[in-house]
Amino acid sequence: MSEFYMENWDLQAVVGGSSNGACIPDMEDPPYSFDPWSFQQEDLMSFPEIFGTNPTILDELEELYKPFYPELNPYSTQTIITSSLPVPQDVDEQENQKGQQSVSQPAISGTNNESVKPKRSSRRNQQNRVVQHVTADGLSSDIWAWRKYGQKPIKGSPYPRSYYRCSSSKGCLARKQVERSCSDPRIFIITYTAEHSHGYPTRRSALAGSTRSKSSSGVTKILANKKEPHEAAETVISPTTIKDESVQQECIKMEELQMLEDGDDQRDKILTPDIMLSDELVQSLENFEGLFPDQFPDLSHELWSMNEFAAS
DNA sequence: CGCGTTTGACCGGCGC
DNA sequence: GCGCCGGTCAAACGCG
Repeated sequence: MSEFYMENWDLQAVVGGSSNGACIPDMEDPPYSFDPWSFQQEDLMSFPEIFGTNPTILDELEELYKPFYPELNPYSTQTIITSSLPVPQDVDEQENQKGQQSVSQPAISGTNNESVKPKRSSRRNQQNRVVQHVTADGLSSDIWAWRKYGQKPIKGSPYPRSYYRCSSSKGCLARKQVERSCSDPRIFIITYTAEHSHGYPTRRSALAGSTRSKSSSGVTKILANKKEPHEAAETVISPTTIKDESVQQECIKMEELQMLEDGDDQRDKILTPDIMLSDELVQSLENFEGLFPDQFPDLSHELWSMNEFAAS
């Protein structure tokens, strides 16, 4: 389940006629926002100069992001693309629920966000805000590692809002807020602000010290056991096992409550296999990254880091 | 020891 | 100027 909402952006201009919300905009239209989670093979075909017509690469890309395809995985989320335009300061939940809501992944930034920001970012800094409405299942499809740094009760809502920052990189300004919809407690409202200033998190960096189970519930055990067989892998980038475990905890609590109510056990449905990146695929991603510098992280740096680790 | 969460305090924007 | 509110800090603590 996903809903759609977009700030300061012409929906049609971005999404175009894509059937599933895949977002590869016309390259003539800045800011070239692109969502790597929702493209399809036919989208990639539009860029033969980058990906060629190598079916292997296209298949690998499809496989890589299959868990995030809304129509293939009902628990994945749709996409949103943020513009560089300023957004209204107070886009609150009421506005978000007006009907044209969207689901999204955070925009991936380039690597040159060197602007110095004050310690306490104000609401003025909340440009590029991406609002996502997902179910508990949708919460799990987040490749980034987040660290919770605050929680506040929100006026008008019985549920508190949790604040997360990216824990993959020290200087990363990416933020994430998670709260439950007061109108429908099954819905989680995720708001992404700022952008990641680094590449995809590797397994080791993202999971270091972050895999604690606070609950002995079956859900937690399943999630924990799922990644153990891959712990020794050095060059695996998994968008699914490096998901946001902080939010997962909330998701788990939510699911446990839900299961008590209706006995609907969908736990295993959010589990997806690890994915290996081939050298060829990585090269293609690097090429693609060059075309959409604001949206793709420096994947080559990630590979360098992993190779360094393996060599040591 | 390092990384995580929790939680009260603090800060700054905003409306009146 | 004041108070409300949302966002962040940072100390304390938990866990492996």
